[in-house]
Amino acid sequence: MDYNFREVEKKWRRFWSENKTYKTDIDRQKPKFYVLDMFPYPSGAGLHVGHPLGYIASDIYSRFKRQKGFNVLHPMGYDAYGLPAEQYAIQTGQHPAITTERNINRYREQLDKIGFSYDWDREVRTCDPGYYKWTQWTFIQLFNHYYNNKTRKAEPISQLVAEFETRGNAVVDAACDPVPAFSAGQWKQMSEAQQQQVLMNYRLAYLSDTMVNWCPALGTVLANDEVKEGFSVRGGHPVERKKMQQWFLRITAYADRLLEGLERIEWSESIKEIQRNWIGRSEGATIFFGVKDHDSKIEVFTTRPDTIFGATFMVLAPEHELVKQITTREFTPEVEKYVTMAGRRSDRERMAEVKTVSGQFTGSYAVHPFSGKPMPIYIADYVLAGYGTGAIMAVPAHDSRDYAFAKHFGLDIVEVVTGGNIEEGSYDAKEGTMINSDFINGLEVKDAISKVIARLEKMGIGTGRINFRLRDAIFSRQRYWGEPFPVYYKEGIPYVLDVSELPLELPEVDKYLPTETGEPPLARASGWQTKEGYPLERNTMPGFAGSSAYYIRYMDPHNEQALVSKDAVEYWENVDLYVGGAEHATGHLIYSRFWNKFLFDIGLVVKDEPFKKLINQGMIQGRSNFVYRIKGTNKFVSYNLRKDYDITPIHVDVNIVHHDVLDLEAFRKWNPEYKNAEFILEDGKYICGWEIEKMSKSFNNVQNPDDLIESYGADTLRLYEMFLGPIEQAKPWDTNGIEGVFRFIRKLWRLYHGKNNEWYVADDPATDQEKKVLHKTIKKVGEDIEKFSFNTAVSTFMICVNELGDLGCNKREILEPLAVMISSFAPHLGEELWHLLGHGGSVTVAEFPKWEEKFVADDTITYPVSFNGKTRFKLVLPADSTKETVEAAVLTAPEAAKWLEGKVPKRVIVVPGKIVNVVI
RNA sequence: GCGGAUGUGGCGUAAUUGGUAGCCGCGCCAGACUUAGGAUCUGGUGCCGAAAGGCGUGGGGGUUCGAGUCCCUUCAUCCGCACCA
Repeated sequence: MDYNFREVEKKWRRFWSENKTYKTDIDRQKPKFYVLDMFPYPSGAGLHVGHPLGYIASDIYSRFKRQKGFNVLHPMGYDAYGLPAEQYAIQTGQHPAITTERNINRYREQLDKIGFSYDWDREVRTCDPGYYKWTQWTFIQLFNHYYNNKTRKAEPISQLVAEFETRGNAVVDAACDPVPAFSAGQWKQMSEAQQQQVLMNYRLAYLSDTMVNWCPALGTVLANDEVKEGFSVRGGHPVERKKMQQWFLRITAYADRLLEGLERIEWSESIKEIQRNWIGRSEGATIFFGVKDHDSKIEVFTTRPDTIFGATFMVLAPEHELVKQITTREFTPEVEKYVTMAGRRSDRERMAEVKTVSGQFTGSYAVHPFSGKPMPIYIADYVLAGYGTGAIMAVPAHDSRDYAFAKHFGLDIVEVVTGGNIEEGSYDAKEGTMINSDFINGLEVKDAISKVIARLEKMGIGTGRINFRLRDAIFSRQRYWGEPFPVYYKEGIPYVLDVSELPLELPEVDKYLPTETGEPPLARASGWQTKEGYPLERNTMPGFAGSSAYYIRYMDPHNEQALVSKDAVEYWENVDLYVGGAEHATGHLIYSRFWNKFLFDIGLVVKDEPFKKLINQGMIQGRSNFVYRIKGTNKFVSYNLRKDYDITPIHVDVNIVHHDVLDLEAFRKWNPEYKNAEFILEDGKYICGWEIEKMSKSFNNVQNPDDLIESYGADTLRLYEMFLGPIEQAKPWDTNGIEGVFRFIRKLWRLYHGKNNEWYVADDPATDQEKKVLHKTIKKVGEDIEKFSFNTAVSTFMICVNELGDLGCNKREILEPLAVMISSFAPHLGEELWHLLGHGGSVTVAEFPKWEEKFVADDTITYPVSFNGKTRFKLVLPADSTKETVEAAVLTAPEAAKWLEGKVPKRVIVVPGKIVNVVI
């Protein structure tokens, strides 16, 4: 008889569900701890073994924290809107809600089997009107707020209007699009439409007509983080630039706070660095250059105002608005040709041609602000319209791109910073002394920068400025399966619905495709208008809308009066531990921080950073197996014999391979093509080759948790996933090792049970040796969990069980605390043992045992003794030996004579408790 | 090109943070039990060597009584960003 995991696991899953063991409420007697898993999108394929890795880690941590006396919030829900369900709807006509519901049920079934401690009463789904009511509510708040740069926070638009009414916009310092100055009087004279148009430049959610990422295959625009190298992240379809009117979120208003906040959160350095790069802060100056024979001025942004005397020409982006104005008649045809060519090229092509230099002279000249020298103005697509001002002053001596351009077009190169050799290439470093630079000659770069900025400001032709790479987030999607905007249009002007009208529910449509005229799918909904008959917005919100504040909703998921109650948010505050993949670094993890900061500004949440600590679980890679078919035959040769044949490696389903030995019968059945396959074996076996690849259906290397749970149980799966290696590291999944963990579980069970599986635990007092094993384990396991080192914790349990097994320990005094500790990792087994030990209730509320120094300490120490750094023998000495006694004992030890060779040691290093090194 | 991370047995990994390199598990080898073994148990297992011993943490160099750990340099792999002025 043996441990019956199937029965035991089923029993406790039912117990937990019936007793609502994991239900969590506010409890001011206990400190709170909020552990969150990243919001899953329930895909049709279900979970493979890689998905639950982070969930298991966070579950262990949650259970551990509960046993340590914390009130732990550990919820789960679904990011239920999304493209796959909608693409499926387009193909089959099945409503995405049905697909989504089915996928959620499948997910839930799989999650339940793993034994997670989620409080399912708090489940949320982004597609549930009770949930997205608050997504829409937040959008209304964003629409009704602007960002005040003076107070560095969001403030109501009504305050801005009051300001306009008394003083116009002159003294307003807001994050906004360029707005011409107006007085209070001018404001009052504006029509409603004009006023709304002005306000749109200030709103944190605003409608704007700009270049967007358009993905024709998906029929929608995409945010910057949803595009990678010119292709959509989801689906890999080409993306083009297109001018469209779309909703945006003014995330750029928060750029500096998003950057600054990174200093105060415990995230991996790599994710923080990715976010810093994405935000892309650069310090420099904007400078206005006059244009010869023109009134217009060209504004440039530069991080190197110190090099201004090295600026010998100007470059505008082909899309720059001044291009038409300043191009001379003579150069118009050439310039137009270049603009058309540049415009036609996709981002993809543009990126592929980074190395080639191209550009076109406009015929006009700018005037150097200090020297008055003429500077030819070019257009070139190495200058991006979307960054800075879309124009640069080119300093070929100190910028490699300008250098290449100048060489290509034969333009002047003037060295202004010492340290390089401009014959060979540009010198881009910010180190050196200024030369050829008039009033800054002899200064170091840093001082030159501030002196030039001061002079520019005095002359009124420039100013110090901080520029960000971060762009406002495109918030409209031309799709069906998303949150409707709470927006209607009156005479073409957008207005938001009153909060009392929320939720604005997603309407039914006949098809999930755009209309024949190219309108988004919501245009198909009949009666898509307000009670008064005003048309409603036809776009829907993007995926990140619903996932940006879900962690707040978990605190108070059923509240119909507010996104979250004051009570709940003041108790739970924010997420203490967030576990999830690193792929959300520039998407979700930055949007949520922005969203949370806004909600903080309006007083809804109490912490300005949503996720205190972030752990990124590494990817689980697949381990593929191969068979080797001899070309042109149906004959397969075993791995080590393959060299002698001309072969094609073929992926074989890893589920019919055990320890790299192919199950021949299963292989023949696996695919009709191989029904009559023949084999060349080695030692009577067919050995497969293997390789580490992505876990994917197409490689036949997918392992799903259900099969493993069926054969080994959920506790074994949980332990094995943790045992695999450090949580943050990418590692291959190799099912071969799971049996070791399975053995451990049964070994542990046998400590509590006799040969015939009878209960065996005795109340006899434990020996010192047994206590030592236990207390060492308590100490190490506790420390390991605190530092998320779950793999070493599992290995510590194994050592403990091995040692207790050797000691033949069956004492309650030892085995009861062990059952409590193991219950975080193997909750079913832990719960069963806890009850067998005679306890009622649940082991989840048992107290995590405490270790005592007196049991852990050794009274002797085994000193490794080395000679010249090489360990030669070991010497057991009392733990309290002094340096002198240790040294004496070492030198008189019989083994020492051989290594001393009669010489007197030059030096003897004794590190008490650690090591002895004798230098000869 | 820039930035980040990682390189330790046949494999996944560990190492008290500068102090016995290889814990734990897989695999492999040997043995026990067994009608059988892809079950269970026991022992062994870094490499070379019969042994004594030598070598050994991607490579090279350095600091130190002592380096997987610190410094310099180099190579490889993975990830992120990429004409960002």
